[in-house]
Amino acid sequence: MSDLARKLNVSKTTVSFILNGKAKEKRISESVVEKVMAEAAKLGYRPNQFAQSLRTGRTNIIGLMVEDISNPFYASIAKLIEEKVYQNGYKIVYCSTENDLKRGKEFLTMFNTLSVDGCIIAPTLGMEDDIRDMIGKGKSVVLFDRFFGNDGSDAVMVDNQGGMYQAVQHLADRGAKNIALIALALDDPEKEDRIIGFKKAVADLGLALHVYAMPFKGGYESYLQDIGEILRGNPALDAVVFGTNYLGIAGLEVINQMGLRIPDDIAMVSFDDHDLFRIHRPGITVVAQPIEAIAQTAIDTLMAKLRDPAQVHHAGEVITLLTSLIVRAST
Amino acid sequence: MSDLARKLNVSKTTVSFILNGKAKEKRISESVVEKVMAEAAKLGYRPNQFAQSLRTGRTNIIGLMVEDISNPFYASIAKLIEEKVYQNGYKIVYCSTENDLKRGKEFLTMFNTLSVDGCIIAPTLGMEDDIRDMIGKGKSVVLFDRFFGNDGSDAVMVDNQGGMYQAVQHLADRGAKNIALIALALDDPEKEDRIIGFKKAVADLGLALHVYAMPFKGGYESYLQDIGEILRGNPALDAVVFGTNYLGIAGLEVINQMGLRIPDDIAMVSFDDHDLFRIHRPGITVVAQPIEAIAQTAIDTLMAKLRDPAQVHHAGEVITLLTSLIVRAST
DNA sequence: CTGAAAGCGCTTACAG
DNA sequence: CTGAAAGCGCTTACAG
Repeated sequence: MSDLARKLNVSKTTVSFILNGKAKEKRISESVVEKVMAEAAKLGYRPNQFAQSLRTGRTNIIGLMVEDISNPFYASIAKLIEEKVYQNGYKIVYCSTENDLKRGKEFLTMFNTLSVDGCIIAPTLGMEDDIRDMIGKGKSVVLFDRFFGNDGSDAVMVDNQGGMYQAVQHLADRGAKNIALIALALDDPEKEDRIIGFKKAVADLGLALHVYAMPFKGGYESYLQDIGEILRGNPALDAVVFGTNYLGIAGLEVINQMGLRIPDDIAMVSFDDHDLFRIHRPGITVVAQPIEAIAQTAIDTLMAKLRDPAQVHHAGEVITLLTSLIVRAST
Repeated sequence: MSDLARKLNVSKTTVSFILNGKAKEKRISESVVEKVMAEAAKLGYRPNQFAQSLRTGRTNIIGLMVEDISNPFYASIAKLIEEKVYQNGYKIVYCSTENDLKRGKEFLTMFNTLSVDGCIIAPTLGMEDDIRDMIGKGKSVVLFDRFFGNDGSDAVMVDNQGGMYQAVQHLADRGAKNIALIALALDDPEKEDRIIGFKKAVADLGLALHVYAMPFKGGYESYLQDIGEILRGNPALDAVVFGTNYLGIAGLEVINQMGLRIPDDIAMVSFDDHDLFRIHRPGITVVAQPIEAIAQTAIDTLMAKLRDPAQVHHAGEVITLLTSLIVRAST
């Protein structure tokens, strides 16, 4: 910038004003604006983002924290968010928590050190306080996938209870009597919406209750084994609902290995759509999350906060999107 | 840092030396080191990365550019790279090119503006010159998935020709006579290794040549349609090889829709493993890429360059990893 | 309408 | 063994 200013015999101030689109506001003459713009273009001038950030405190970086970037659900969201974020002139730094509080906290620290302007977070359990701190420090934060009650943070959620209810209802309509739920419970199972929705539906319909709450485990193999034990130990089950796509995938693999026929021996529904569920013969009925809408809503909410800092401390708004039941041959 | 220095009655210089682990080198007394470290910990001091970057020109940021972060192949690589990068104290900024040169170049500019220390790139066609420029400017760059001949850039590749050859050989061993290849050809098909490997194998085995080179298209739907036309138009085909996972997925969907039985009516192999291919009944034989090794090699190569700047301008080394044929019921 | 100057928070060559 | 000072490349309050 100094070079530019010197070459054109104007001050850095003037150059900076012009380059930042404040020429009008600062009432800089047309002729100066033109020659500065022309020379900047000619020299291919690019502002040093670190100097800018150092000076302004803003970084144009957004942090994205998901459970696992290699999970198609999160990968699809990340792709959509990436797209929209770049359109707004921001960059995105991401990380996978693996549902590990320690990792999650480390990344939060990284976000702070990096001075991200805002972040979109699928939080792990136990991050409540740290996230509240961030918001308190004026960071814009939008949660998705999981949130901590009405504690003031904005969140984009999905109607997990309703989606699960609908799945059970659907299975019951098809004649299922003994429907099992195999779902993740990081927290107290009583607090997991998908489990709550399942129990409510089963109670309303007067069916037997079969809930298997699984802790999060890194390994796919352990899911295979656990699900295998559940299914082998409960031959009376005539339908099973899986609470996440990877449980559904593991479940499908187990069912196939056991030689059970879907849906005759056992009907099946999984949360989250997936190529596998669509293409498998028989196709697997799923409770699909509105991925596009989740990404769009999260970005819109974040951008609104970024544009209007007054919003940062506003009471949190929780937007709940609806799931859709995609019925296929597995039910 | 100034606060720290003032409070302890030492200079910023001393604090900086100590915090950067140069206490020994600068022969700073034990007692000063201790009190500085203690106070820094107490205050929860975190250096401002932007000031550091502004001063040193280093950013500890690595750019990761892939074709599509929501493609499981790239998502898995991204996950592994993410992990290893954080272990080394770097952050990672990523983007998806969609095989679009314009997008790719924009992101390259972004990497430059962001002053990434290095990047790992699955390049699009036409980025050769820009990448050479980056290397020329002293950036550490490692390519993977695709590279541009021996032009001096380091690359981690997979033996695409060999993997494809093996797939054809395997199909021929199982009695296939009319094997089709449906593969992406961004470039001249004559330059695509997977196509070359296929042609070589077919020629060596004296089989008929059926190659369908497809341009990259955003839409899954268009692949469904194109593949449908190919398969319907060539009933004599008894086997088909798909050049990427998403072509394989689309192909499988088409084959199922057409009611063809695998492998009796048509045998099938796809490049890249995928949950779908493993769990589908029948399981789909694949040419699997060594994802873990690709990620590890790319990171190791990049970190070596980052640690030893002398390496940056060294003649490029191309590391070629082997694929593995995972035989399942589709062949 | 335009500019001189301070300062964001660091690192490091230089001096003692 | 330690410190004063320059400077990285910007932005912006202030002055004219």
